[in-house]
Amino acid sequence: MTDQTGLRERKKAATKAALGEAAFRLAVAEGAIDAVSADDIAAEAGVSTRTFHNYFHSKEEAFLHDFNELTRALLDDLRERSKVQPIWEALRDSCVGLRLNERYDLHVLQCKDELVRNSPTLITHQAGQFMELFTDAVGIVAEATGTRGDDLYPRLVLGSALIAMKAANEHWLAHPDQAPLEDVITRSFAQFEAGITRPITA
Amino acid sequence: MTDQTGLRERKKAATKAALGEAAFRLAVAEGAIDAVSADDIAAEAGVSTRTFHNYFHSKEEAFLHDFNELTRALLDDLRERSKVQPIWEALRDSCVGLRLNERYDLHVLQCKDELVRNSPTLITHQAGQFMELFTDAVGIVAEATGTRGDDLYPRLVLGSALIAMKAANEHWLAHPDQAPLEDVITRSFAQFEAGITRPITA
DNA sequence: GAGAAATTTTGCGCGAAGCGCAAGTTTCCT
DNA sequence: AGGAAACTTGCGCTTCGCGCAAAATTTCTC
Repeated sequence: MTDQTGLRERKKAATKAALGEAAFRLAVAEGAIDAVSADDIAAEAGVSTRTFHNYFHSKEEAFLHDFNELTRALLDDLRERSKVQPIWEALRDSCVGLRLNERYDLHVLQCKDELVRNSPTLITHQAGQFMELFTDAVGIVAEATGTRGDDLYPRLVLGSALIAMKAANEHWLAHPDQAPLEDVITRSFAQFEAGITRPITA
Repeated sequence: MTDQTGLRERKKAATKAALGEAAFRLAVAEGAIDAVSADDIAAEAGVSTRTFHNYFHSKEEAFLHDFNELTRALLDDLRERSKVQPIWEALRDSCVGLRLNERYDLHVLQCKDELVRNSPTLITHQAGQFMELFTDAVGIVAEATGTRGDDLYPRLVLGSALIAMKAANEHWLAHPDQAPLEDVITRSFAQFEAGITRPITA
């Protein structure tokens, strides 16, 4: 995702990832991100505090780093798909595809999710990244549908996809063994296709 | 919304509102919320800095205070409507109704919106409030539809409504004279009713 | 009304966040 | 190899956010 160029780039990415993982590890250990300081994270990752702040504005950002990377991957994938598919299908397939390629195990995801749900600051920051994703993606969708960025339809389509993704994710994390994630995602998208007014038969 | 009880309650609400307005005024004057300190806001509102932090965790929260109050009003309204209407209609009518009762003038709204769009921290905090609204509202929707909170459908319905509201708002702020806000909201909801896959005829 | 009880405001002080700056160190390119 | 470019680090500063306890204000009770 962030390589291709020299060794330096790779080292930067490695440090960033290391900081992110350190943040996660410590947060799990302490039970909450607020109980962890920037100093702690820097120490755990083996860099100075100042360096930590060169990479991240806050510990929340560090904690959510890989989530952020995932969304970037999603956008890249979407950009490609939108050239060869109707936008709605592109969105659906990107979302499904992202999760199929996922390297995280269920336990880590649940762990992270719980930490986020219990921390107001984490919720806020995650929501912020979500919103950022939205604004970035609106451009792609608008271009694909040949509409303007501030038109109604692209925002509605994109919003639907994001909500579908979010709802599917949350539902699946709560009941991981009920159905595979990709099925839940597909079902969410189907609901939007059929119109929202009444639930489709599960 | 927050009265009924004694004079003290009203004074508290007044101070809180005053702080919120002070935050807005100063942010407009400086062109960005980051250029305003908590001290400044407290001074402008005529209270001590410490008192400011008794009311708000951060200046962003102060700046978004009235937005927060609006969402609370929306939730109260929704709770009532959901007893006598199908949930989707309740959502639509609550959203439309909220904006019809609006006391803010267009210029203030646009002003605020621009300040938010230009400030990453404000975007983050607004998104956070949005998410909080979501979690609060999921309960209402789940109860109204007789489903569990972690089911798929309530989250999708609610998410749709929020997206419809958000998209309508943004579109309208960008083109205030193209159509009245309530029409744009209605149109957004109609899109979700018809299914998202292709745009309804504008 | 006056004094007691409850609540709010305020100043002080602390630990941490976040960042500019400049010097030291590592990587890159030829 | 050796200079240019980029990264790391320590220092110091400003602001944040909040705990604590004294002072001020409102409410309650008689």
